[in-house]
Amino acid sequence: MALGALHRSPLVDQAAESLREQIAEGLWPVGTRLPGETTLAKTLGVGRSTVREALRALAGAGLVQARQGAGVFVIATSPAEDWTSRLRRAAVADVYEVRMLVEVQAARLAARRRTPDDVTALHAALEARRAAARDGDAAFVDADIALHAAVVAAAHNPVLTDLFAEFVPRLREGLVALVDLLDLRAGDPNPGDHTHAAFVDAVERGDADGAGRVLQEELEQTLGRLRRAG
Amino acid sequence: MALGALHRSPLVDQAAESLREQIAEGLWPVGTRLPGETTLAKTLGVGRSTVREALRALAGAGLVQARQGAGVFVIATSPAEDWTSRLRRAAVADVYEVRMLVEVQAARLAARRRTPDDVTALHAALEARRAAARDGDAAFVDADIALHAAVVAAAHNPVLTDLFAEFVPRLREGLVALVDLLDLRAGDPNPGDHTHAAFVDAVERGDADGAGRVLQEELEQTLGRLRRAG
DNA sequence: ACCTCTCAGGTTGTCTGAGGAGTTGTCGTG
DNA sequence: CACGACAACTCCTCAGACAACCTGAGAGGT
Repeated sequence: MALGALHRSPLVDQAAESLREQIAEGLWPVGTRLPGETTLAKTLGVGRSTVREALRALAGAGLVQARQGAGVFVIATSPAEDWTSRLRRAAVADVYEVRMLVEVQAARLAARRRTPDDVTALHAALEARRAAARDGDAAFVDADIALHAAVVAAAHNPVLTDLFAEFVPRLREGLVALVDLLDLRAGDPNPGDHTHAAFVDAVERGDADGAGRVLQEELEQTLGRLRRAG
Repeated sequence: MALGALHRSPLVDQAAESLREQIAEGLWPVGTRLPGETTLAKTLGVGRSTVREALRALAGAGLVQARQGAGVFVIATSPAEDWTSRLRRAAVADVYEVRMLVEVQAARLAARRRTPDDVTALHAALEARRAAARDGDAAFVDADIALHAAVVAAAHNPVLTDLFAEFVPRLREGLVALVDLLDLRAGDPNPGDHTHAAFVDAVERGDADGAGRVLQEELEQTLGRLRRAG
């Protein structure tokens, strides 16, 4: 359960996830036949067509293979999936927590390594975030993420930059839903402006501890909201 | 559509393949909505259930995403590229640095969240690392990584655990090469035993700051060696 | 003119029932 | 023992019905 976190997940996804876990746990090793559709339907407590669609999803992911007349066979226990779709399945709060861990440390690095160009880019991103205060939630979230991406870029580690980029789609999705759900911008259309400015300032001064602290406080607040919303 | 022509493969697979090709050709760019299931059923000449299963297969592969009441949306035109292969192209020092950032924060989380089972696993991993001191470099590196993986697992965040697992192959490769190159185990076959023990102890005591500090010092030392060796 | 609310139409989600097509193991016969 | 018929399973496909949900247009009030 708790698949979508912010929205109820369809039975098909729950069934697919349940089967995926049981396969990952080794309940049905590679090469073995899964129970029949009608059996699985009774076991999982859903209709037969739902089971079929769940099995199709697993087949699309390369986990199982159906042979007409014979049955459905396990062809891989490890998802062998790409990281982006793994993130899509994970709870938003878990993704956000990891993002927080990564970015807080990235900010400390950025405070030590930022170049004059980085500082210029940071100020531009901060201004863009302010300008986006007039726009819709999605545009504001985009501007916010762009600022954080600029910080990560200032750490000058290509692996770190790519890693953060992987998180962006899922983060964007979750944050837009959160802002909309809690109506975060009802009172202030530009929430967090002060902390973000202080944060950019700390990076510019080369204050690693300060930048990490301010960012952690800011992100932990949002993480708490995500946890309560989920 | 010439779907009925070759009846070798099931209709579902043919329909999924047909849709996959049209998506790859750019007929429906990323973000656009696919025609409705009933429409697709008529154009493809199959029943609605068949279309649904074909769409599920594409969803399992991460190409489309269905939203109840709204439609089925394209989220990728081709299966996303592999993150592991990207890590393989990156410099070992960059990968190791990111690993350090992630794991230091993971250790702080672990100190707050570790269960009695986690503590047991940590002690077992520490003992296994000591036992591996008698073995070859590769086996010792494996035991070392296993201990660090146990710490990350104690943070109880599935995304974090998976993320660390992504790093393991590249880390292992780089560390084995480093140990061999610098002959790190020439004097002491069990280097870092004292710091690792202190580190496990800090996690057990719930000392987040201490665990983070000890781990960071340990990892930074190796990172420095990697930078000089590279 | 603007905003809010309601509602109808369209969309995916889920279940049921029915029959078709293929595979596999059993059993009787030679 | 060899072999063919057969029954019992399996997945495949379709049709229909209803529920849950989203979206945009229009009514109504401010």
